[in-house]
Amino acid sequence: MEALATRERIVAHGLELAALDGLEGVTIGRLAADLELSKAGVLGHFGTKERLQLSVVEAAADAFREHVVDPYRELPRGLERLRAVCDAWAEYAGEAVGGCFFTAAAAEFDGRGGPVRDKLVELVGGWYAWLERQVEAAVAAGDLPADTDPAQVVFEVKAAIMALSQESQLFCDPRALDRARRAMRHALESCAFSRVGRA
Amino acid sequence: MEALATRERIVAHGLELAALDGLEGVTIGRLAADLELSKAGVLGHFGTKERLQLSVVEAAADAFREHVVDPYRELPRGLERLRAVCDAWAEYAGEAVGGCFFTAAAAEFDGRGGPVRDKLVELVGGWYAWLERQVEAAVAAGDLPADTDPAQVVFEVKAAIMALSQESQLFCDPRALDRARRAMRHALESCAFSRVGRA
DNA sequence: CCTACCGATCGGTAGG
DNA sequence: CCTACCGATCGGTAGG
Repeated sequence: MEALATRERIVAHGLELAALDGLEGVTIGRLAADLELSKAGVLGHFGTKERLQLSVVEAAADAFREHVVDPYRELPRGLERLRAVCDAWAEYAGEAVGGCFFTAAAAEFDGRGGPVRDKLVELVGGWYAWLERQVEAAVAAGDLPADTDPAQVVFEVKAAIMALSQESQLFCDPRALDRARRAMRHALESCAFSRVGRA
Repeated sequence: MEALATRERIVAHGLELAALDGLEGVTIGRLAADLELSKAGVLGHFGTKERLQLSVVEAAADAFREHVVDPYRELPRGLERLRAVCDAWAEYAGEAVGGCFFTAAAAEFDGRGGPVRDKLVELVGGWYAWLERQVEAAVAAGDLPADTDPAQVVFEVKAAIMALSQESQLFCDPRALDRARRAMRHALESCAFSRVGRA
């Protein structure tokens, strides 16, 4: 079981390297040097760099679910859970070293083809689809008005997360988290209020 | 003057490479091969890769201004010009190969130090500051309510652009441009309407 | 602008 | 898991 532990050390450190320099910065030689392994020792656990990258992406997805989704699984579907998840998402994206892993990885791979890009499309797309179902549930529950456009709400929520990631990483602006929360509230509540004629 | 023309060919092709593979993908060997020059012939115009990257970033800024800012210089400051510029920005970010150059470059360099990152901070930060002054002018002109938070409006507008860039690049979704336009309108108008108690 | 070269690092393989 | 190696490519330099 030593082997499994080593594999996990490699993936964990790969996540750290990816946060700083992107998924292409997760090189075999660097992992080997940092973890005091040989390059063959690193590569043996994955076969190719591509499969190593896929493992890192999956580990990022696990961490994301653990922080953003799992804590709120017991809440009933609807606006309350949606708000809780969005707040957790913003906090996670704002505090994580290197910002939101998937925002960065998507930008890095969106001009390419291949399995890593496909995996990112699947995970990120699946997450947006899940969020859209939460918005639909909130509409069905009467928490949001019937003419709400769920895809538009999700678009604006994820937009806020991306801007938060840039603001906190590029400008190191501590007000970014608050701005993102307001933008998300804006996206969720403007439908529920302005459209039905309340101020 | 042959030398200047060659330099411009290099920078122009560097912009194309950056659109696909990021600024680190703009390598000297690739430029030399594609343009049928020697590596020394490429590097001689810039001295170092870093200065080559800076030249590419500046060329991207020139192209941005040309498409998004210059056409609307004659419009009076205020909501009308702000809307025109935001629409042009969205169109440019949505149609450009590789999406918005600065969204991608900012994500690529936000975890590093050095002159390229500094240049990006300066250009992107300067652009946001300019936008903020346009929002302030719109408030001063009475086009937006007095309690508008200009920084929040700019945050939500840039968020829409970033989401547009991801949606069109990663998911190739043709509805992204429309969603971004709606999100930007949302950011600009919700201040002007819901906050002052109109529906 | 060129040829010819440098050391470093890349992903990956052979063989144990 | 290791050593020892492969060809390719990286940024960059010397000298012309």
